[in-house]
Amino acid sequence: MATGRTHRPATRSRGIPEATVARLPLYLRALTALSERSVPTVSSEELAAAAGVNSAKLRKDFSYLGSYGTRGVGYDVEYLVYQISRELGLTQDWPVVIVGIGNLGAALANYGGFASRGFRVAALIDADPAMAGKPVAGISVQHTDELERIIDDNGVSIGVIATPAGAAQQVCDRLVAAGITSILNFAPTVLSVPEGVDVRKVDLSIELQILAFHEQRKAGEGEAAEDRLPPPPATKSDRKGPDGDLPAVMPA
Amino acid sequence: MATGRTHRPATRSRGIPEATVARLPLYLRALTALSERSVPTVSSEELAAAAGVNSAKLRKDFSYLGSYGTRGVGYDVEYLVYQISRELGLTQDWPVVIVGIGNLGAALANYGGFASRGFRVAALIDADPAMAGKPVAGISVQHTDELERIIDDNGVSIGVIATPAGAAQQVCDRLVAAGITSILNFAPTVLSVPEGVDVRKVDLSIELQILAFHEQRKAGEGEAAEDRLPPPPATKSDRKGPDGDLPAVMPA
DNA sequence: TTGTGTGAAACTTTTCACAGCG
DNA sequence: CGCTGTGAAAAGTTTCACACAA
Repeated sequence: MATGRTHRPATRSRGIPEATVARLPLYLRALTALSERSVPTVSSEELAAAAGVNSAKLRKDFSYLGSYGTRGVGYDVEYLVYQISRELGLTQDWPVVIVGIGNLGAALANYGGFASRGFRVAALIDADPAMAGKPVAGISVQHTDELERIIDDNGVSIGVIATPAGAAQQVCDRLVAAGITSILNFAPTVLSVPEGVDVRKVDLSIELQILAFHEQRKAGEGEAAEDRLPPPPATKSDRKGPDGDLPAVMPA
Repeated sequence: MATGRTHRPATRSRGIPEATVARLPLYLRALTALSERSVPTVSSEELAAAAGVNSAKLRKDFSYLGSYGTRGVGYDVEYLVYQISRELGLTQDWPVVIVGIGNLGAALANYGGFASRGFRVAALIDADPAMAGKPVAGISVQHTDELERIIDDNGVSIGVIATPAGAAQQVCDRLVAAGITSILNFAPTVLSVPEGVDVRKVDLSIELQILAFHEQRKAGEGEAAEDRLPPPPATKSDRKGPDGDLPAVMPA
C-alpha cells in the first residue's frame, strides 16, 4: 500500500517481513486488553484467537522478533507488550499533524486510539480561514499558511491528509518539503512522493468495492450466472453503457 | 483482512486472485478520471502510473479478467471501465447501512465516494435515542431498535460499523442475524462472524503504527543504533522470569 | 513497430508438522 | 506432557522477458 516502497533491499539481519509488521499492532491490541485484565500469560492459541489470526502464523511472526515465549507455558503478556511496542517504535511519542479538518479530519482528531498509542495530535490544519481558531477536539485549528512552521517547531515527521482529493497532492508536497517522511492518506488519490517517504492509504470506497465483489459472488452462487457470461463484443463504438455506465464522480 | 475468509476453494474457473481484486478499484478510479477527460485509450504503462502500480502487474491483473486490450495500442477506457465495474459488481446498486453516527459515522455518511460508486446509504442507525430523527447528511438517523426492520425492508446486505469498540460485536451479531453478509468494520476490535459473512476492517491506529515502525527505522539508519541494541536489561540474564518485568533481550 | 498477454522464474507469505525445551 | 520455535512444503504474488497480434 505504500507508495514510497523502495525500501532498502534490507534482507539483511533484521528483516521483519512486511506482512508480520502489519500484524504486530493487532497482537499489541489483544495483548493490551489481556494486560488490562491482569492476565499474566497467554498461549499462542489464545492470543491468536483474540487477534483473529491462526496460531502458526502468530508463532512464526513472533519468531522474527526473537524467542520471547516459554515452551510448555506460553508468552508473558507484559513482556510481549513491551517488546512489540519497542519494535513498532511506540515507546517514543510521535507528534502528528492532521491536514484537512472536514468531517473526516474532525473524526480523526477526536479518535481516542491516537493518543492511547504513542501518537499525539500536534496540530490541526485547514485551508479555510473561517476554520482558523476554532477548537476541534480541544485543539485550535490553524491555517495552512502555518504548516511549515508548525512542522518545524514540533519536529513532526508523520502527517495525515484528510483533505479533498483535489488538494491532496499539493498538501503532500508541502508536507514533504517541510520534512514529513510518513504520510497517512485518506484522500482518494494516488500521491507521488520522493524516495524515502512512506505513504499508506485508507480508502473507504475501495474497501466497499472489495466487499461488493465478494457479495456479488455470493449472490450468483447457485444459479447459472447471468452477469457472469462472456463479455460483450469488444467493438468500441458499440457499448457505451447499455445498463451500466457510471455517473463517474469523484469526491473533490 | 477479511475474517470470514473461508472462501470456497474457488480454484474453479473464474478465480481472480485476491490481490488483483484489491487493485481493481484503483484501476477503476484512474480509468474514471481518464474517462472524464475523454481520453479514448491508455497503455498499460500510462494507466499503471496513474494507479500507482507497475505495468507488468497491471497487465497480469487484467489478464485474469480476459483479453480486453489491443496489442500495439492499449486499452479502450470506456470499455475497461465497464468491464471492471461489472466484475466488481458495481453495475448494481448496493444499499448500505451505517451503524454508529458519531464523528466517524457522520463523516462516512457525508463521504461523497459512496454514492458515486454504486453504493447508496439506505439508513443511519444509532443507539442514542437523542440522535433519532436528527438529520445527518440529509438522512434522518434512526434508532437501533429499527435495525432489523430497516435491513429487511431495504434488502440491505452490506453494513458499516462505526460504533465504539465495546458495542461492535453486539451490533455485528444483530446485523448478521438480520441478514447482512458483508461488513466494513471501523471499530478497533476483532469481530467474530459465522462462515459466509465477509468482514473487512479499517483501523486508523494500525496504519499509524505501521508508519511508526518504518519511521523509526529511518531514524536509526546511519548511526550505530541506540534503540536497536538490547533493551534496558532486567533480571533477564537467566532466561525469562515468570514474573512480568520489563525488558530482557535479544535478537535471533 | 508497438504494447499486450503470458509462461516461467523469483520472491513472499502461509501452512504444516514435529523436534525439543521446560 | 504442553506449547514454543522452526525447518520444509505449499500457496500466493510479483517480476521478467519475449512471442506475437494489430
